[in-house]
Amino acid sequence: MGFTLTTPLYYVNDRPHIGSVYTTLAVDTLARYRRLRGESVIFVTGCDEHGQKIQRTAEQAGVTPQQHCDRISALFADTWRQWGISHDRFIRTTDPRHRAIVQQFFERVEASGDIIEGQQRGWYCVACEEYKDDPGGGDCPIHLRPLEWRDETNLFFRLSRHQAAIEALISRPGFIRPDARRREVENFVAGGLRDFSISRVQLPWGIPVPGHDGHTFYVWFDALLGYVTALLEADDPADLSVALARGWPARLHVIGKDILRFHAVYWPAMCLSAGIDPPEAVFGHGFLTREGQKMGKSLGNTLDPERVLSRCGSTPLRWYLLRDIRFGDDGDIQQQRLLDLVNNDLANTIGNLLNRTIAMARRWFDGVPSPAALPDLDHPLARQAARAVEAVDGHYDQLAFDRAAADALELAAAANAYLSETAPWTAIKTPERRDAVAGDLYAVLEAGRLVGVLLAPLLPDLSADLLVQLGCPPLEGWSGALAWGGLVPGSPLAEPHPLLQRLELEEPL
RNA sequence: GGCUCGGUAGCUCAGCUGGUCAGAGCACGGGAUUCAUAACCCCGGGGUCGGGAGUUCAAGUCUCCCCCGAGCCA
Repeated sequence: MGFTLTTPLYYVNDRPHIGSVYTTLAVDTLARYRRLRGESVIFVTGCDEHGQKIQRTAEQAGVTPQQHCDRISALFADTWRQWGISHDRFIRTTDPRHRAIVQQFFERVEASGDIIEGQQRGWYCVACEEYKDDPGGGDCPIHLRPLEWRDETNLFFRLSRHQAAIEALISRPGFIRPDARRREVENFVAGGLRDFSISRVQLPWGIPVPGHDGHTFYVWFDALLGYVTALLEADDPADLSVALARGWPARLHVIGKDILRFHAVYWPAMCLSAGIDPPEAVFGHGFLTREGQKMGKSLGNTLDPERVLSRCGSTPLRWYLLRDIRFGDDGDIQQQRLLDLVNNDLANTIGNLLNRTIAMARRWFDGVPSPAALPDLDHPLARQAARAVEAVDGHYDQLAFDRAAADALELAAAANAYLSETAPWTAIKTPERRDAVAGDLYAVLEAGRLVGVLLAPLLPDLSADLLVQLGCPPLEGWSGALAWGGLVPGSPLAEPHPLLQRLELEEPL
């Protein structure tokens, strides 16, 4: 069975923003890690394209909803291509096969008696695509836009029938991460689950509900099913059972904390109702601010992914976001700190380590030195590396990208310190010490190689360059590459070039 | 209004069941060095641990109240 993991299917209301990039980079890192572990990953991303909000946005722009969706989802696809995201599927909820999947799914839910007709009355926020319980002043508290009164016959999903099952599910350790967010959901569920409306009338931009003329599915009902549709392979028929067999249940949905409830409560309940397994885990990560402030168009302080990419490149941003912010917590993007961390960690500590070591090995040994004993598992750096390898593996598994990064970095720092201690540039002047120098340089090169391997999921480009400079073949597996002694003594080393140029930014991004 | 997180050096954060717990990295200052991307290595300054009260022989570490930030539910 494959390892299915997902980003949210991004709503095509607007072009991609830095928050979507953040989520996607994190999932990309995890996907790369899982692949290196030898698992057959299905990394799903895509776009959610239905709903009244889209219809209105398109109208305002003077285009059809389909044209609007085509344009925005192309921007997303393009963004992921530019950032080197390794997704396997890019699903759009306007995909014709998706319509069939949603309808089949609905039929299962209806057959289980979980669909009833009801009257939906209340104040609705189009921007949220949600009913608000207590409108208070009359504006949506999130969007500060007027709420709209609705009084219409809708189909309801009988969520209330699944109270016990959902309670059991969310109490499962690891189902909702981080823990703090699990408590949030537990409190919500403990308050009693209410049935919710899953259809709209007079909303053409949606998937028609079979057997209920005039109804289209509420966006959220069809959106999450995109995770399932995405599992279909190119030649597969639009069949729910086929899709499910391709890789369901998802092992992990990674989402922003704002949509946790949909993923951790509504969606699993829908799955249970349809007789399919709920996803195995949901991880709600935090939000990004910039220099201490919320990012927003009104403040004019958004970070444009394209601009960031052209000024910095993906490696620095991946490093900064994933190494400095504990995944799950909110994080603040500070330009000075980004520069400091990237230059210190990547250019100085790791880049310079590689550069200086290769230069010495070339000069004195004409390539990778041949140590007297091989593999020397008792070498101090070998021991340090073994500790790093063990720790990093677990950290990736737990989505603790910051810890993985820190441990890899520590190994590089230890190698630098070891060079200072043993000062091969002095020792090499004494012929009797040449063997010792060979052993030490080999160990430092090997430590550098392992840093590259350990960072492969997090910084694929930098890692690949590092391994090329060491004359290593491209990574295929994880555990094999992490064994001490992978470098072949006597193999040639080409002239090194900086792994990462120091970043300098004159102006704000 | 109820609830959940968080508030520890300029910045990002570690500090489990109370007793070398006042720490790390970055930034900053000094030194050393020259293999290397003005890189690396060593040393140092700096914090009344959000505020107040309490429990205790002993409190970032427990209790209560308050303030601030993020969020969930009403």
